[in-house]
Amino acid sequence: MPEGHSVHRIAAQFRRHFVGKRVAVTSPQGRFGDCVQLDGHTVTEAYAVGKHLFVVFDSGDALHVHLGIYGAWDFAGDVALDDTAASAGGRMGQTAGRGTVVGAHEESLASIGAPRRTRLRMGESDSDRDDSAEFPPEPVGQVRVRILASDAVADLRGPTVCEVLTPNGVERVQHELGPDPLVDKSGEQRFVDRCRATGTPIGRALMNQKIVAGIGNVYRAEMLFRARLSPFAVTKSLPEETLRELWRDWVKLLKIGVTTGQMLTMDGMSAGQKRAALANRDDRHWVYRRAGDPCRVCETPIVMEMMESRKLYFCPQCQGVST
DNA sequence: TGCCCATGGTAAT
DNA sequence: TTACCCTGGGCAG
Repeated sequence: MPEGHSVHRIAAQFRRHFVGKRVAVTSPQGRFGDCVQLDGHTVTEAYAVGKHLFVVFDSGDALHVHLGIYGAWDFAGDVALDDTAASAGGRMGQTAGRGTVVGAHEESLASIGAPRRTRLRMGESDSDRDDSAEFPPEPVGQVRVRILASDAVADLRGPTVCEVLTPNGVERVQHELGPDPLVDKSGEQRFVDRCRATGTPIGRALMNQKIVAGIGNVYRAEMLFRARLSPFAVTKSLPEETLRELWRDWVKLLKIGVTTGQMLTMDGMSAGQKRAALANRDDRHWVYRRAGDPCRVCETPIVMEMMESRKLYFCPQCQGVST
């Protein structure tokens, strides 16, 4: 599933292409009847907190979406490319045409969420455009909600949460969430305080959205390796500076993720190592999904263990875990 | 073609 | 702690 960086990118797409516009909100799948409360209203704001997306309308109500593990947004329309992402280099600037495969762990500007084939397109060059395509395109698959403006459309599939919230409801959801670096200026202190208040292993704490919002299974494993920290170290016992360094690393990784649309975590590698890793999208992390493979630093086999029903990857040698 | 798996979270037990 | 939600890519046969 998209971790926090993806949801910030989705929010940016909404800000760029839907804010200030009156939209039709429908549920082609028919499973989101409450969409009528938003239909015909104007989008005034869109933002992310952790993995939660909020699209606010002029009625005061907001669409609240959590993609869960399956969800994804597809965007289409005759609109300009997202300059930030398009100019970020790497693979993000590529067009994702009809039928083009968007590989696992990557995002296109047209489809953000669970890895899947893009069906729609947004902002491609004229030479690359399929002129036979009509706007808006017919919904494909199980579209929970469609948001349609005059020149852009967003389709949502497979979310865990898709609901209409009043301003009080929005506040209630956000109150339950830990700090998000792109939302909370004082996030570092809140993160440290919440860690120190709990006696759980840091491997659990990083996945707890009440302690820090937006980190998922990939960033969790990678951040702990980067910090050479045992996932089993109890947060309470960790030096405050270690927690602060973890937060600062999350800030750094999140910004990279939002800019590039990829979970790039190997900025500590040599240029050669990085090139080789990026060439193979299945081999671009320090430890995530590398169980049994040699650690890139010490060649000890990477270990996978289940932690709260999620796969946890670590290097026992580098991270000081006795197995 | 059919099964397995996945970057999550919640409700039930 | 387990079951379930829900979608689609990857892969074995």
